[in-house]
Amino acid sequence: MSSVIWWIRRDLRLSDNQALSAALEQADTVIPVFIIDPILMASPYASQQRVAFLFEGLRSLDIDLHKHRSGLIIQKGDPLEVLQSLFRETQAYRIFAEADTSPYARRRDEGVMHKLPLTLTPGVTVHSVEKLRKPDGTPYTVFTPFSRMWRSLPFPGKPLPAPEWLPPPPPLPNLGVPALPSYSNNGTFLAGENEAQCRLTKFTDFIINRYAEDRNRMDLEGTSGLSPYLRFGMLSARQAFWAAREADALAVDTPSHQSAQLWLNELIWREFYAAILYHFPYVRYTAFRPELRNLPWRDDPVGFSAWVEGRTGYPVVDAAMRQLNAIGWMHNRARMISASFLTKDLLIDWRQGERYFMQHLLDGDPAANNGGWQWTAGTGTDAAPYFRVFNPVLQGKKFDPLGAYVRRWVPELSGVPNAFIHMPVEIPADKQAHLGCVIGKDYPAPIVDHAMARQRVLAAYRKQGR
DNA sequence: TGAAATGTTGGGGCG
DNA sequence: ACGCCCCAACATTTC
Repeated sequence: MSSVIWWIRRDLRLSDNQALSAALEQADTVIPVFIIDPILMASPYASQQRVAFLFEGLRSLDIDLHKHRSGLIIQKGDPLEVLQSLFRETQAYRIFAEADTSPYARRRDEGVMHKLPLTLTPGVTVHSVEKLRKPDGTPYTVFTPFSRMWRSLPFPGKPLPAPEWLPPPPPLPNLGVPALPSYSNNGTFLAGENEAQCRLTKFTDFIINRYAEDRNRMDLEGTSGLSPYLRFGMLSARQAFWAAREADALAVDTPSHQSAQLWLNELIWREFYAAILYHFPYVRYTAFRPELRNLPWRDDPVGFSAWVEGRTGYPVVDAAMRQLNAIGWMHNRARMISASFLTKDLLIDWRQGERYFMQHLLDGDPAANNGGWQWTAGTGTDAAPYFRVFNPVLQGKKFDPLGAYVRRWVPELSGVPNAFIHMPVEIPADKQAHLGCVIGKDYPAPIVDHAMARQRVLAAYRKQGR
């Protein structure tokens, strides 16, 4: 009777799990193990909210495993040491895990592979970030050609069904899922594979039909909301791909066709940034573009706190940050606006914003988050040109035209009429009290003048750039 | 996956 | 009828 270890990291699902399936083919007994890694828990990028979401996901996975007569073994410690002692206790002869190409995971897995037989399977991305290169062998650094190549590749295999049955693991020391009483995201994102599948179905049946029109609307539920699930593999990239593909096939010659293609593009952006971090790991520390490594970032703890706490005086920015703080997620349009405000209006180093987002996003992923911040700051691969400065008032009018997003997250503005919702500072002084919004008392005046800040940041970038 | 500044056009008011 | 001005509305250029 042979046994192997299924080492779970960011693949918290039973369906379409290539590591699990490979393990089942190779052995009579599969031991599902999650190792709580103190190094990851203590990282400056760690997030209470995300850890809680992870633990919820583990609880859900454990329940699903029990339905299959199995169960999750949770241990804590250095992954190599834990795996070595598991090897001794179980006579397992091999470990199966889903490959994770982020820098820490690669180092960790190389260390394990050096001492123990570890087989890595694909799954975090649809296509291998190592293999997807330009014809001359160098990595892509521009999105459009990357996406063209990505789309031209043969389709991945269809998602694997969840196994019917799993052999019960032997009795082992098991911490169980740690309790996290402080956790709350208002129930917005329930963790687990089942929830991920429900959301995927809801998205491909309904939301995707208006995705092209609504995906940038912060006041609507116009996006898939799947990012936290993709982050922890409660949904595989391949499952998402085939869902997009099937929605597309049903939608030929309808507006939904373009929608499915646009959503697929977002999945490709995710893989693009995974590839960038894989090929250029230094982007974690510094700008991808060397000429923009010495921008005169301002040291402004007061401004940073105002940004973090959502009291910049720009309603859309404040709504965005309060949404993040409340539910651990932010609309993508809001991410761009709030990142643009921090880097371009406050001229604060994008790395400070990157870290804060990592500390709060349920979907916080080093590759995608870094890519997004460097894109906005204009320092990254294929980034927004430096002169592309978002005007938070115009962005609000365009993508929250009724102000519903602002009113939802900035309740002190709930009495402000539409005409002023994105610029409450312009409410005539004698009307402010009547509307329940006295500027400087109920809601702050803008902490920085956008027109001035725009000139300031353009001058700073121009000086560095060419 | 911008926004502002600048340039052009054309309709309407008016002397 | 005509020229002139104003200024939306739209296009182009610039940052």
